[in-house]
Amino acid sequence: MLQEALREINRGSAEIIDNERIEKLLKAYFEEGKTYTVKAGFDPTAPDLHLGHTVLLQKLATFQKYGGRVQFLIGDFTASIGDPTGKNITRKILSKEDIKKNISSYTTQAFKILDESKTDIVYNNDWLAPLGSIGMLELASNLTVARMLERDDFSKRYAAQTPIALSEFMYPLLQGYDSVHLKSDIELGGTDQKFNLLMGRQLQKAYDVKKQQAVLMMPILEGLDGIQKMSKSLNNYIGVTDEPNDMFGKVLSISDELMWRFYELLSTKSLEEIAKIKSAVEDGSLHPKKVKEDLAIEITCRFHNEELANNAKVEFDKIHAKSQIPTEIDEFSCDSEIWIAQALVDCNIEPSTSQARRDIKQGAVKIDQEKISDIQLQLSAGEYILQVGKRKFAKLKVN
RNA sequence: GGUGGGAUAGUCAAGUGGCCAACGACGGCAGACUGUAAAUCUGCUCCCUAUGGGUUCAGAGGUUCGACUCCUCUUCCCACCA
Repeated sequence: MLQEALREINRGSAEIIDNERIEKLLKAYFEEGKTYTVKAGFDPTAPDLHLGHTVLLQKLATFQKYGGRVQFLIGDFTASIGDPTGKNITRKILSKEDIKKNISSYTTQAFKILDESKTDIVYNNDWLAPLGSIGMLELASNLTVARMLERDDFSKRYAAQTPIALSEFMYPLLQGYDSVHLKSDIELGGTDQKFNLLMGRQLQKAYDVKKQQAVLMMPILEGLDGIQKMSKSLNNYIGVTDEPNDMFGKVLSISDELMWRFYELLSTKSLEEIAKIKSAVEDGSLHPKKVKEDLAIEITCRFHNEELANNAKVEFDKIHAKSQIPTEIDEFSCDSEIWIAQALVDCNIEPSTSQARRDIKQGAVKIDQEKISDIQLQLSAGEYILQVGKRKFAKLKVN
């Protein structure tokens, strides 16, 4: 039982620091029913969770299964100083209401995975704000500049001559102090967080908390391209609030190679099961497309439901395998005869008439499933299904 | 505070008076192909009813028939020195 739990906790993890402590905590749970705390921090600036975030959430849920109480930390204080990523972007300070709104959408998304009854939502503004400037300076005395510059992303940015704000140096300290205040037993984070996570251990020691948190790091999930990390700004993400059809399609679009990574980090199938599937694909008895479809359905199911997931599959086949039009299309109407390029822009499937012209020339535009080539075409009264490429559709009614 | 270097399209990055709507790379879009929105190959990639017109190279002025390119000031970034 204990071994099984430990194996499940280890699954997919990139690195664990102080594994013995985790074993001890679990043993105490299995033998005496003792619970412990698992901390993970979230930034309230990005309200849309994607699958990259859920890797961590799923790991937290695993701990909840085995006696862990999750400290779901909202970094509302740290967000207000956060890390300004390069360039001259002045960071906008989030208003209280914005943060609140973000958080509530955040948590409703997170509780699709986490057990709400075993989760404490905490805000670091509650203890960081009262810290004051003296407390802040005291905190800062725990770290030298040299050590800070050792940190990979700082040294890289320094070398690349991108600016680093002084306040960014405070970020790991504050995050570490959160662990001091919360007396966390374990902290979870991505591998990119290593420095900050270790800071928690160091500060817990410095502030004499009597324990040092164990650290479990999850790998960063690759995005749809399979190379860069999944992130919203790179637009290679699958959002947990994505429409079922999109979600299904996006999963199906990943490479066969990446699919196994997704299985390991996102599927709830056991490792044995996955190994079995993998060997079946290798010996040719199972088609990779089928395996990917199953994954797409599992994931779509998790964030929507079975019916919607199955519909998404049917819909996908309809559009791509049989190249038919989707069941639901956005409808638009206009009052008089309209030029085709303008119509495409008005229906939001082309960004400009210039782009529309180019696409028409390339044979990418279809009306009622028929390719068109006349740039000057006028649409007279009637109903049309407009299509650009394989994925952009609109229905237009001309009166 | 001083000295020097820099700011070019979504990103990186060429371009040192007309050949510049601006090389190239990445990204993005499309076409062909495919089990796929993958991979690969090909084309496109500022806007405008367009063999033409308009607006761009941090910002404001100036020199010039003509400026991304030269001059002045401003803003921001980087390095070295203090």
